[in-house]
Amino acid sequence: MNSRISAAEKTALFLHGRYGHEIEKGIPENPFKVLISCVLSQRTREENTAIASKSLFSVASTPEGISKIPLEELQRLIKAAGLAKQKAKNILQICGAILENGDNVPSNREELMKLPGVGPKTADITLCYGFGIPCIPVDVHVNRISRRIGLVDGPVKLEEVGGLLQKIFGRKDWRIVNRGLVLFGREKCLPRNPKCGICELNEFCKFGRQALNKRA
DNA sequence: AAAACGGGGGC
DNA sequence: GCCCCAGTTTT
Repeated sequence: MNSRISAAEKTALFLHGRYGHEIEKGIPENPFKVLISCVLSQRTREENTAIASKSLFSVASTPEGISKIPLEELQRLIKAAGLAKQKAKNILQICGAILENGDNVPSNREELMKLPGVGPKTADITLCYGFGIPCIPVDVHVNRISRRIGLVDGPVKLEEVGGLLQKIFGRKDWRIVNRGLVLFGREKCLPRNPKCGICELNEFCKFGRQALNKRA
């Protein structure tokens, strides 16, 4: 039995138990809303993302509807999310591209990343939450947590971490793994001062054991 | 590889 | 005041 698999099992069980219920409430109901919400969320706290997306979707929530909103009006609607000027421009172009595509959001990574303001994370999140396609979007938090626990080790490039995690986690609910890792990172596995002392994973987490030993 | 975009909230 | 935020694009 590989110890990394064991750590992954424990991690997955914890994520499902602790954060599984979260998946039922906060996810937009269609791929388009997932995509737009994700663009709004870039470099932005969730609370502000929620304010901006609510503000926008209360006016329009389809590619056709949003593409009719003037640029300056759109900027005003989403300003709570920050980077509003660029995001508004991107959203209008994204809506235009979707309309050209028969009113369909692209359902593969390559096509998604051709859209302005859509990089690897936004594309993967759209695939995972919008289309239910198995993939693990990797941001700095997921990367940090995976390395601390020891799920990922050595000179693995950021782009390779997602695929590696998929293998390690096996047939789990990707949405819960994704969401759980992010929430866990925000609550306990913080970048600077992680709360290893009260962390449920500290006994088998490399970083956690080290931190606790240092304290004792 | 590093800077730039960016307003808002916590400390 | 300073730091950070489910990143992406440009230099």
